[in-house]
Amino acid sequence: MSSNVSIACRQHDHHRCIDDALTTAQDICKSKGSRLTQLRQQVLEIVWQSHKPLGAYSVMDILAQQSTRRVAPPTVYRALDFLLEHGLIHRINLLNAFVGCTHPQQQHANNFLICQDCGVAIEFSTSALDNAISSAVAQFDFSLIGQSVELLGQCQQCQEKDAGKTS
Amino acid sequence: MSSNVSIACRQHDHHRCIDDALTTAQDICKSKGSRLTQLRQQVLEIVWQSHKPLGAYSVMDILAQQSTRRVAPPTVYRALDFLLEHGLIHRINLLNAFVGCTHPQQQHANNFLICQDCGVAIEFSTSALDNAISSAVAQFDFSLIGQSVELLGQCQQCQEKDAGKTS
DNA sequence: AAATTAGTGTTATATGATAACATAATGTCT
DNA sequence: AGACATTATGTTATCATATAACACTAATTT
Repeated sequence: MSSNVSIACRQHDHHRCIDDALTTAQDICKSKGSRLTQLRQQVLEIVWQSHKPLGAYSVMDILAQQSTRRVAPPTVYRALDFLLEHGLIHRINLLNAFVGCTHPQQQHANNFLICQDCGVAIEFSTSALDNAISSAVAQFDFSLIGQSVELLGQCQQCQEKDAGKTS
Repeated sequence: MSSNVSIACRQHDHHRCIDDALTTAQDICKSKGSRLTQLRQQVLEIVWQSHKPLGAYSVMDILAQQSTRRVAPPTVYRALDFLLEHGLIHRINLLNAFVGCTHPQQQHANNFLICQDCGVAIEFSTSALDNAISSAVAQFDFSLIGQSVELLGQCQQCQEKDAGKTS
């Protein structure tokens, strides 16, 4: 049982990740009556270029390369805001960066493992964590609106690489 | 048992909070052989002015008011970095802001309840949460270095106020 | 077609953080 | 004490992230 390890850290057919994300995004927007415009879709694709959170200004640069038109910050932020509101991407506060949501259909918590070495952010969700949060919140008579769990460390692959160096 | 509610949200003798924080800070620095200089202590006091996270530039403004000398960003950030390294304050990523640590002596997790209304950040720690995080991390063969749990919502006091308005 | 709404473009600026180098204060050793 | 090393702070410039305000365009509704 060596590998519960997220595919995000491993070799995989990333085009499928992107395709899935786009298809799902289209479905979600259709069902909500929202418009996934060309710009928004383009930004979503850029964020989905990898599993590494991307800063808004990096998105902007890539966008500028792809098209001839000039792109200013508000343009990018508005697209990112739209994608955030529709649960298609997440914001990683620790990095001021954005990453595609791996299961936007389901009610998703905002829990991430972030590798300091390779930069990959792995979205996860466990009932134990949900329960622990619910009961902590209840203990303080707090009313929960949003949550952000960001665990910083080293992913399995990067640990292996490091082990390889020293041995 | 109406009140497990943190004192941070309630009326309390805040001078004691500040005094405790300063005394503890002095102890910790002494035991580590670090220098709690006037500037660092001053910044710590400012961060401890309330239980609401304070931005670096706000700290800077207050600092400038208090003394006659001019204060530039690096000065403030260096002091904040020192305090962070010694576990005397925490950084709230969600707000790009800093708040005093309520129990710097103990091994502390970085878990906060943050009230959207009044701005108070309540530091907490439960074994259920620790365990849930440990096992999630283990599940992905991840090696944990740091954690940031930020729960956004409404504190008990602010809920009461809101209830009062409508009824 | 006119009116309304939603989306994007554009300019300027607010806010948060750091790099690089200069100076001052403190600690250590003889 | 005086010379040296180390640590802390001052100073200037700049980078990075994010938003406000207003103009224009495209889509939708009536």
